[in-house]
Amino acid sequence: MKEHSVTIYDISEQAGVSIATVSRVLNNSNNVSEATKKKVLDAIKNTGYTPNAFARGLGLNTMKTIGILAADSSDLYLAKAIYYFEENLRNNGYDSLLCCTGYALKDKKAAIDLLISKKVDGIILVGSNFVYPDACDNKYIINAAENVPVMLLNAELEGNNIYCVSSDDYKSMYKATGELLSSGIKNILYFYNSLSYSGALKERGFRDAMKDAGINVSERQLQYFEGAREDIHGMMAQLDKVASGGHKFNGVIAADDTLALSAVKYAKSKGYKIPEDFSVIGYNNSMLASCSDPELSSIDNKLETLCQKLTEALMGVLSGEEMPKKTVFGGELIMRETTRKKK
Amino acid sequence: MKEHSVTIYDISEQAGVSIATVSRVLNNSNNVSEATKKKVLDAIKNTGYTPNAFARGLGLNTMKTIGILAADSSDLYLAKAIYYFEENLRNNGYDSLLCCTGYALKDKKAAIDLLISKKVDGIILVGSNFVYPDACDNKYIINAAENVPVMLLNAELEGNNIYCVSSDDYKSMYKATGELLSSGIKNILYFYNSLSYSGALKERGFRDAMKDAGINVSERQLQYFEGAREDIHGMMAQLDKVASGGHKFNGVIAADDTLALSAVKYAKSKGYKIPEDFSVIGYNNSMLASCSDPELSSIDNKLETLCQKLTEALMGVLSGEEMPKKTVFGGELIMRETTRKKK
DNA sequence: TTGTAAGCGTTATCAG
DNA sequence: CTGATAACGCTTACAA
Repeated sequence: MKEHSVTIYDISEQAGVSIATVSRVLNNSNNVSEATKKKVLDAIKNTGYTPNAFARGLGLNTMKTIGILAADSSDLYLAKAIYYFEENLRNNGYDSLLCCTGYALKDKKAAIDLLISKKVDGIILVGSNFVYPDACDNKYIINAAENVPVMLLNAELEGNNIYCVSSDDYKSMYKATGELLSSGIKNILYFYNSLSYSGALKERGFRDAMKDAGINVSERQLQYFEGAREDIHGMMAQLDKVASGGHKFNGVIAADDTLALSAVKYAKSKGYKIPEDFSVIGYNNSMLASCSDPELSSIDNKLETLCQKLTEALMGVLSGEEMPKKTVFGGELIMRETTRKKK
Repeated sequence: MKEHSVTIYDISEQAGVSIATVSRVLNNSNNVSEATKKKVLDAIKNTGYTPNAFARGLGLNTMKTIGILAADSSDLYLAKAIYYFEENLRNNGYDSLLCCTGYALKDKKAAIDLLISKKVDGIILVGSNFVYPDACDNKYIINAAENVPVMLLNAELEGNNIYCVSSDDYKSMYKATGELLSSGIKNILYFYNSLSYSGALKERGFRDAMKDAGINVSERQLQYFEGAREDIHGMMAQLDKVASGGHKFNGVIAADDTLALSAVKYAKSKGYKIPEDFSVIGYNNSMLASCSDPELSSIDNKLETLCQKLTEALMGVLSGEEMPKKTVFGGELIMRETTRKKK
C-alpha cells in the first residue's frame, strides 16, 4: 500500500525538467536530447515511478484492453480459445478483460454492456452460442459494434464493424458423415447440445450428407442433450433411452467431444465392439480424444489458427486497416480408434 | 464508433443542473430531490450516456478490476478456478483482468508487474505453481503485495498483505495413500508433474503415509513427468518405461487427474484388472474422473468453496476488514472404480 | 438541496 | 529541444 504514489511531477522536479519532457521520454518521442533523457530515466529508476494508467487512459481514451466474452470459460474448448486469445493479445500489447456470461441471452447483453462501459478497445465473442438463429436476438451484437469492433469466433453475423473468423462446420460435418457412411456405418445418431447458428450448420451438414447418400433421417435420430456440458452420465443415459426406445443405431456423430466420449462409454457398456460394430466421431479434437479409450476420432477445427487470425484481424481493425469481414478455415477429420478405415 | 461521446456536461446542460448534481444522481447520493433526480435520469436515458470509466478511475483511483494470474488458463483445473473467480468477482462488482503467464518465473514476474501498472485493485494467483520452494524466488510476490493485496489459491506464503486459501494437500495425500495401502495395494508409484510447494506437500503426504506403514520408498517410485500437461501418451510411455525397467507397481497415486487417467490407460494396455490388480487415485476430481473408464477415484479439493472463500477474503481486505492470512480446507477422497473397497 | 471549483495524472498543442 | 498550459471527464470538499 503505497502512501502517495509518485507522479510525473515528482520526476520532473527531480530531473529538473518540465512534465512535458518527462512525458516525452516516457513515450520515447525522439525530440529529446540524450542528456536530459538520461536525467529523466535516472529519476524514474530512483523513484520506481510508473505512469498512472487511469490518467493515461483518460488522455488517450484507451487502456489497451480487449473484452473477451465466453459463455463458460471452463469449457474445454472455450478455455483453449481464451488461452490463445490472451496470449496473442498480450503479445500485441493488449490486456484481456474476461467475462463469463453463461448461456442466457440477457446475461450476454449485460456483460457486453459492462465491457463497453469499461471502455474496452474491442470485444471478442468466443463461441458460436452468441449468435442466435433469430435475427432479432442478435441485435445486441449489432449495437455493441457501434461502439467498438466486435469479433466473432466460430459464428457468423453480418454487420457494420463486426468481423467473423470461423471453421466451416457445415462442410466438416458433411465430410465426417460421409466418411462414416462409407466405412459401412449407416444407422447414425446425431448427438448435439447447442442450438447456436453454428450448431445448426453442423446439423445441416449431417442431414445433407445423409440425404445425399439416399438415407432418410428421422427426428429421433437427432438427439439434443439438454443437461450440463460435463454430465457424461446424463448423456449416456439419454443414448440408452433412445436405444431402448426402439431406435437402433450403430454410430454416433457428436457435435462435441464430450458427447462423443459419452457415446463411446455407452457403447462399451453395451458390449459393442468399437469401431467394428459401433463407430463414433467427435468434434473439436480436444484432449478428451486421447483420454477416451478407444481414442476418439474427432474433427479438428484448427482453433489455434482461428484465434491467431482473429487477433490479427482485430489488430488490423484497431489500426484502421481494412480487414475481411469473414474468414473461414477448413476443418479436418482426425482418424483415431473409434472409426473404421474406409472400405 | 461514436463520434464524440456524451459527457457529464451534456447531461448537466440538458437537465439544467450542474455537473455535481449529475454526479450525485449517478452515485445515488441521497442529497438530491426527486424532481431534479428525475430530470437528470431522463436526460441520461435520452442521450444514452455512460460515465467515462477512465475519468472515474482517475478520480477514485480504482476501476474495480482484479488481476487473475494463471500459468495456463486452459488447464482443466485452473480453468475451473478462473471461472469461479470471474463469477464471484463480478457479483461483487469487480472485473477480471486475465493474464496467462506460463510456468517460467520471469514471465510470472513480468505479468504481475503489468497488472500492477494497470492499477488493478488486487491480484489472485491461481495455482500452486506461483510459490517456489526457494524463498528468494518468491520475492516477486512479496513485492507485488506492497502495492495491492495478493491472494494465493492452493499455495502458502507468509507476507504482508498476502492471503492464502488452500486445500490441505498433505493430509489428503496422506489419507489417500493410507486408503490404497489398506485396500491391499502396496507397490504404489507416485506420479507427479509439478515442483511447486504444494506439489512438494503432496509428495510428502505420500512418503509419510508409506513410511508410517513401514514401507520404504525408493527414488524411482517417485516419477516426475516433465512433458506437456495433456500428453497422455507421453505419460503412459513413462510408466511403461519404469515397469519394463524392472520396477513393478500395482498402484498409482497421481498428483493430477490427467496423470491418473494415463495410468488407467497404461494398466489397461497391460491387461491388468482394475481395481483388483491395479489401482489408481487421481487428484482434483475433475471431469476426467468420469471420462475415464473405469472411472477415476480422485481427491476432491473443494475448488468451488476455495474460490468463494478467497473472493470473500479479498473483498474483505479491500474494504479494510481484518481477514485471516491463511485458511485451509480439507480434501475428500471420492471413491469410484479405480480403487478397491477397504479390506 | 444545489452550484463552484479544485483536484486526479497524463498527453498534446503551441510557443519559444 | 524544451516549457507552459489546456484538455480529458469525473468526484468531492466547500459554499451558498
